[in-house]
Amino acid sequence: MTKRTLAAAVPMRFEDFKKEGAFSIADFCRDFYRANPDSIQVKKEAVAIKNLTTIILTTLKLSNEKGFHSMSLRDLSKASGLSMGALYLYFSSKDDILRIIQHYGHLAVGNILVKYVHQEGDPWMKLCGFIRVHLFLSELMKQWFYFFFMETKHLAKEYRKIPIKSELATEKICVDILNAGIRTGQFNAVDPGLTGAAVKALLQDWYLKPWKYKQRRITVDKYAQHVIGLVESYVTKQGASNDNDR
Amino acid sequence: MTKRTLAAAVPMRFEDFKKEGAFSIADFCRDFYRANPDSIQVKKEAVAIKNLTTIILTTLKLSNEKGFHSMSLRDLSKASGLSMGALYLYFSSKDDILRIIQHYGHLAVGNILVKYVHQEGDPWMKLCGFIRVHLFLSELMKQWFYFFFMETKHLAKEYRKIPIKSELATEKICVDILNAGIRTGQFNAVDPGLTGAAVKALLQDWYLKPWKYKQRRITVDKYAQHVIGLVESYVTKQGASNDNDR
DNA sequence: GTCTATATAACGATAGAC
DNA sequence: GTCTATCGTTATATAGAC
Repeated sequence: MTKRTLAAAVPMRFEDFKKEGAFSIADFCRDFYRANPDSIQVKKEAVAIKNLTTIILTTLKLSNEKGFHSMSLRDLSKASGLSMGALYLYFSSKDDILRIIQHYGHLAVGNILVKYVHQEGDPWMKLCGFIRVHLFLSELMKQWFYFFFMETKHLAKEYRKIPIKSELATEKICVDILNAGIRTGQFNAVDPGLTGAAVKALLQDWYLKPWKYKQRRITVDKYAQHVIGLVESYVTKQGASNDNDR
Repeated sequence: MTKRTLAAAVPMRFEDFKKEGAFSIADFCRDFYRANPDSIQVKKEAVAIKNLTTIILTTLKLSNEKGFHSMSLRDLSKASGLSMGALYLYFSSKDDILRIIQHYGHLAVGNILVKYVHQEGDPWMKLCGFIRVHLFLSELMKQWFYFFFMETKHLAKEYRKIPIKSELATEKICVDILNAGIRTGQFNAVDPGLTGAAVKALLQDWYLKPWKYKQRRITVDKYAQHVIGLVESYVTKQGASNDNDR
């Protein structure tokens, strides 16, 4: 059995990535439930996971439509089918919902990224893998990624550093790859920090402006190809082959 | 007198751009005041402009800190030094403040961009000029640009298209330049739409993540240079000179 | 005294919390 | 369902300019 990897000659496509089930909302809720036996007042695990899943998905949906702060708990109650009292069996406050999605969400994303990126050896292959897995994961968890970015400022001050740390940690994966490639002479002597930030910006556009790419019928595979082509012409020495943009 | 332009051999720097006074909040408020003699109940222009300026700048400040929706009119009243009653002499509702900043702000930005970009003739010089003026303007109006992006979803549905139209109009300036360069053979045969979107994403990162570039002491001039270098290696045929990244 | 600008305070609705 | 706090809004009182 030959397995497609993220940066092979025939690269992994989003459909392949999707099948691997890198992220499962049910697993996410199960982990969260078991890690917080005290604060969650529901005893039956199956019920708890089902309702936690509903609450989180509904929160993401409503928040992405009109903002977390504009979403009232009555909105959430109505859309999720749970009573207001039931919501308080799972979360101790509205801000608690926000904090948990941000905190545990960033943890989950970080783990998945690290797990996938360390597979390949060659810096350029690694970089392609990083770009693809980041894009594929943000496509799979589009609502989460959008939420992470847009709702940062509604976190209490003591939790504001969570998204920033996460952003920098992800960027560091990219910067480390760039440094490795520069060290081996495979990459040009670009500024690793600024280039890493640029790659992150390109990756972010995918989930910050879904309307744009949907409207133009750009698939995530095509977008990945374009980002890779752009980065390739800048960082690799063979430079702008430019024949891979379709 | 030799005037530095946006994309000359010795390019305009941000300090030069700043001195030109491309945007003036006082002019902005004066225009808005004169265009809305009915809805603004204050008769003395000087007083009106002063207070309008205060209201708008305070709204931008508070919204960028905690979000427009989270900012109460009591917060705004306190921070601006105006009473709640006074606020209603200038705006008919809280949503009105949001709509006016978005609507008239996007108009002002669009006019400035168009005015500056049509100065240069050569496609590559034009592209450099576009990148610089966009970055410089977003630096000058950082709070506005951040507000534009973050507060879109709090607009009433009928006004949601304003920021989208603005984004696409700005992107079109870039795409038109790319097409011109491709037509003359000066540029590679890149995908103009995707490349325009990529340039926009890079420009946006400057004002969406000010903390990152501040922390690393990256000036807007240096950032512009980096974006231009990256784009140059991708779109121009001489390709990655890569000696201009410092 | 008159007109304009500002301040105060209270209303009804709706928020989060329990 | 209830409670309390706070929201946007507005009616009304006040202060200031000429």
